[in-house]
Amino acid sequence: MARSATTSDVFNAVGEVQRREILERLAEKERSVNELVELTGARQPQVSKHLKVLREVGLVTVRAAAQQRLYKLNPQNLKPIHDWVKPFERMWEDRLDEYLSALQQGEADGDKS
Amino acid sequence: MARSATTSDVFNAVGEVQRREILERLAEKERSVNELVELTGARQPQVSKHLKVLREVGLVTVRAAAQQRLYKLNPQNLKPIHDWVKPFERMWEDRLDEYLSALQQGEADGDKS
DNA sequence: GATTTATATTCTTATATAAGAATATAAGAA
DNA sequence: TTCTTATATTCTTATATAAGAATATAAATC
Repeated sequence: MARSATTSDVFNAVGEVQRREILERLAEKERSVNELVELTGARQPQVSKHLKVLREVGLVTVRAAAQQRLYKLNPQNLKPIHDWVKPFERMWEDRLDEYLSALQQGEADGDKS
Repeated sequence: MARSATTSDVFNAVGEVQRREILERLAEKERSVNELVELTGARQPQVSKHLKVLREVGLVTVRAAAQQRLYKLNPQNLKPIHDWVKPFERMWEDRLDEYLSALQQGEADGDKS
């Protein structure tokens, strides 16, 4: 089998840097496709395709306003990522503590390096 | 062009569910490849390949112990993901607040629904 | 040295999909 | 209706890569 589908998984959906950019822009405010095209520098069809993926995993919602489609972030669906990575936070903080106390230890010993 | 490489990007590396599983197991303790094979139920070559990807993005380190290779989590490199998703946390919390106060509002109005 | 144990690599195949080009759809406006 | 504006879709192509099978490497033990 091949790679897993981005369309079925929030983790894969945000794996694409352009989609993360779009999400960042939508965090500021609701935006039309063309605004996103200008802000990201990507071409219109690509932006539409990325938005489709984001829609399918529930990270954005759309509403029509005349010819425009206004996209809005649906932040709730980022929670699984947050929840997954959050427990690891403790670990790099612990490592920082270890580093700092090792540093202190070194100073106490007169910095033998 | 095609899809971006998992091997060059932490976001893509954790996009694969089996790799997330491996990282979770390594969060508990340093483990050999075979331990990971048993714990994840994946086949040995697949686990080795996933570990290679995780090594290349710096999410794990290895040390040799006789024939075994002991893999250890390097949590620091998960920080970019945490840092990226963290600012969005505010947003779903805000929405929850909105929801709760809307609910309160509804109760105050006698629940018109 | 031969065998066993542990892990990595190579090769193949199927598939996902990002990007580009061209086109389609759809809603205003003239 | 025709034209313009805004967005979506379709089709093609190149490429990444996950999984499987087979094999290679390497260390330990007999």
